[in-house]
This record gives sequence, structure tokens and C-alpha cells, in this order.
Amino acid sequence: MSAPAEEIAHALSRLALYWRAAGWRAAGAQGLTPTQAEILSRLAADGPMRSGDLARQLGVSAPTLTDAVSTLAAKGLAGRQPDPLDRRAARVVLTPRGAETAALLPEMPEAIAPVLDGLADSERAGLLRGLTLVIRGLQEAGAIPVQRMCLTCRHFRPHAHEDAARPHHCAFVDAAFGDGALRLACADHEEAPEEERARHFARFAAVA
Amino acid sequence: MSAPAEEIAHALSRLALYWRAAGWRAAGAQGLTPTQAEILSRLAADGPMRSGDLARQLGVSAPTLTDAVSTLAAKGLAGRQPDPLDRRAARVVLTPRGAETAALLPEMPEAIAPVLDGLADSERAGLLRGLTLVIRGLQEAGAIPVQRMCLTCRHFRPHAHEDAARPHHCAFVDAAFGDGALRLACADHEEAPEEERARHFARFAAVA
DNA sequence: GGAATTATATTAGGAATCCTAATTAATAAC
DNA sequence: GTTATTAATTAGGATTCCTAATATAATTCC
Repeated sequence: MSAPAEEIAHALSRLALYWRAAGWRAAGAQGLTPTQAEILSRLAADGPMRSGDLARQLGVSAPTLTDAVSTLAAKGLAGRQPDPLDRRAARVVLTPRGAETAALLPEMPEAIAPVLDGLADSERAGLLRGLTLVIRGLQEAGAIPVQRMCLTCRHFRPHAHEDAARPHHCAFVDAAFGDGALRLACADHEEAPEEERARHFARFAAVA
Repeated sequence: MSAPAEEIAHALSRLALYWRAAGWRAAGAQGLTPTQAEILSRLAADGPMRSGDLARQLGVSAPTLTDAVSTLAAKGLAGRQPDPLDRRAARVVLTPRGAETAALLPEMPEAIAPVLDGLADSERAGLLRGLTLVIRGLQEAGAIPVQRMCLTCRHFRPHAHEDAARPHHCAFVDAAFGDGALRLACADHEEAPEEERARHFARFAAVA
């Protein structure tokens, strides 16, 4: 009855198709494919990364990632460095030109920005909250890699305040915030221990 | 300040990557690629369709769609029929084996169902509402094709009731419903005229 | 009615994605 | 020290996906 799970999946499916198609257009403007563009963006945001980590984050196999990095290397946008800690591993790094190109890539598809800006604050906050819960659930299930999000951070204090608009607290910046300010890739993230993560998640999800 | 548009885009981006990767696994179980699986699913749900419409719905170019249909035809899962109304056009149809295969494809990635089911009713409703608004916005911008969703349906009456839990009304089934029951691909959908669509959309979005 | 335009789909050509399976090399376990 | 295990690449091949060009049919404009 009140089970719109299929409709939500339907909606996510449509958006995933759109995202992919928009990725071709945006990346194509820089002479790249979506996978190449995504690699450049990740490296620009997070610094050099091991090949395997990139593959996991993009959800592709290791050989696919190797292919894409080789192509980027041939274009002079990325390179490989041996990892000093593990000589089996290779760290993928941006070249200066790769960093320049990454800076030209849009953060999101062109058409989506005005749509999101057109939503009411409460709509955006609710949407972000729901998406965050879904991502956290998929992480919990091992379906996607853990990211630097509030829900796994040791600085996160869900529902620490009475204020309904800003119930959560970030111990790092020592400030209250609401669902609208939830982060998915915070620079100050520090992974909380398993037990604490589970406790925070339960508390966050319970108070609907 | 309360502008989590970037975070929402971030979340959608992660989910799009996951969706694509999950699509490879699910389709692969039937010996298909994600594009092929998507074509079978669409045909199974909506009946024979013109090649161009399929390409638009999947967000790929016409030649890509032609490729995929040719591959499906070689596998004995789909075929082409000339369109009696327009002899330039070709309608893509499922073979019996194609219909059987389509029935085996999961509605959503395996890991997502328990996650969505684990959300509170209000979370699911809020998430669906937000996603519906985003999709409608992208349709309005011409970025994705219009679908058979409540927000474009002539039977839809947004906020026709006082009941906060079920404020909307569907004139087709003559029943009240809430955000959680919003449909994205309703079999009884009938496209409303432009003016009515805009009016409904404004009313739906305004009452947050 | 006939010519020009537009729309639908396919073909051509080629780069890149993406997979699984097999290989090489380095680390970890025993 | 030998045996797993792990990281990454190579090998091989089907498919995706693009743009540009082509054939055909429908539509529009005189």
C-alpha cells in the first residue's frame, strides 16, 4: 500500500540513465569519455589514488580501469607512480594538464542545477536526507564503497539538539546543522569505529 | 548556506555509478548487457515501440540503439516490424523468448530492495516526492523525455484534500493518495494539456 | 503536382567500455 | 622457504557509443 519502493527504484533508474547520457555530453566537450572524466574528477578531488581504489569507486573492473588510465596517459592527462609502501600497487596521478582539464569539468549535468535550485529548501533537505540514507544502506550492505560522509564520521552527532531545523551536530566544526547540510564527501571526515557508526545510523534514521 | 545542491548531485552521481554497475551484473546473469536488458524491459512494459522512441528513452543515439537491437535480434530476443503508419519507421518487438527473458530481469538491483524497505514510510515518501520533482524539472527543461507520471496526467489533482497524509486525488480511480503513492509510469496515464500541467506542477511544488 | 525540406533509421568507421580468464610480481601466511 | 593471497596488467572479444554519411519515406512549400 504505502510501498513506493518500486517507484523510487524506477525514478533512480531514469535518473541514472540521464546521468550517463549527460556524462557523455559533458565529458565529450573536453574530448573525454564519462569514465575518463570521472577518473580525473576523483583524482582532482582526492589526490593520487591506487588503481584498485579507483576501480571500486567507479564500480568497474580492474582491467577497465587500467584501460582508461592508459588512455588518459596517452593523452598526457594522467600517469602512474609506484606506491612506495606496496610495490605491487600503482598510484594514478594527474599531470598538470590533467588537473587543468579536471577543473573544466562541470560538477553536475547542466540541466540539473536550475532544477535543484528551484526546489524549496525543505524539498532539497528531504531529498538529500533520503539519498544519504540509501547510500548509507548500500554501503552497509557492501554494495558500494564507504565514503567520507557524515553518517560514518566520528565527528557526527545525530539529533544532538532540540532544534528541529538543525538537530545534528558536527564536533569538528562544533556547530549544529540540519538534514540540508549533510555531507557525502567531507574533507574533515574521520571514519568512526563500527559500533559508533551503527549507533549513529540507528539514531539518525529512527527520528523521522 | 542551506544549498545542498552539490551534495544532492554528488549523491545522484554515486547512485548512478552504482546503478550502472549493478545493471551489468543483473543483465549479465541473462547473458545481456545493461542496454539490451533495458530495451527488453521497456518493450515488456510498454509493448512494441519505435526505434527512435527507445533511443530517446534510453538516452543513447539512434545508431547505438540500432546496434543493440541488431544484437538482440541475433540472439532471437527481439525483432523489427515495419510501422504501418509510417513506412520510414521500424517498430521493435519482443519475440516470445525475449518476453520470457524480460520476465527474468529484476525490477531493481538486488541490494537496493532491502535498503528501501528499511526506510520509514515518511522517508520513502519524501524521497519519492523529491525525485519526482527532479524528474519533472528535467522533463520541463527538455533534458529527459516525458513519461507517464502523475505530474503530467489529466487525472491528477494535487492537494485536493485537507488530509495531510493523502492530499492528492486521482480522478481516474477516484481516490485520495499521498506523496508515497506518486506514480512515474502509470498504465492509466493520460497526458494533460500544457496549461494544466504547469498549473498542477506549481500547486504540487508550492505546498511543501 | 513536384521540389525542397524534414524525419526515420541504417550503414560506415573507429575509439573506448567492459567483461572474464590468464599472467606477472610482490606481499603475507605458515 | 614454500604456499597462498593480493595488486595490477595483458589477452581476447563482444558491445557500447559516438559522428558523419546514406537511403528512404513523409511533409511542406510553391
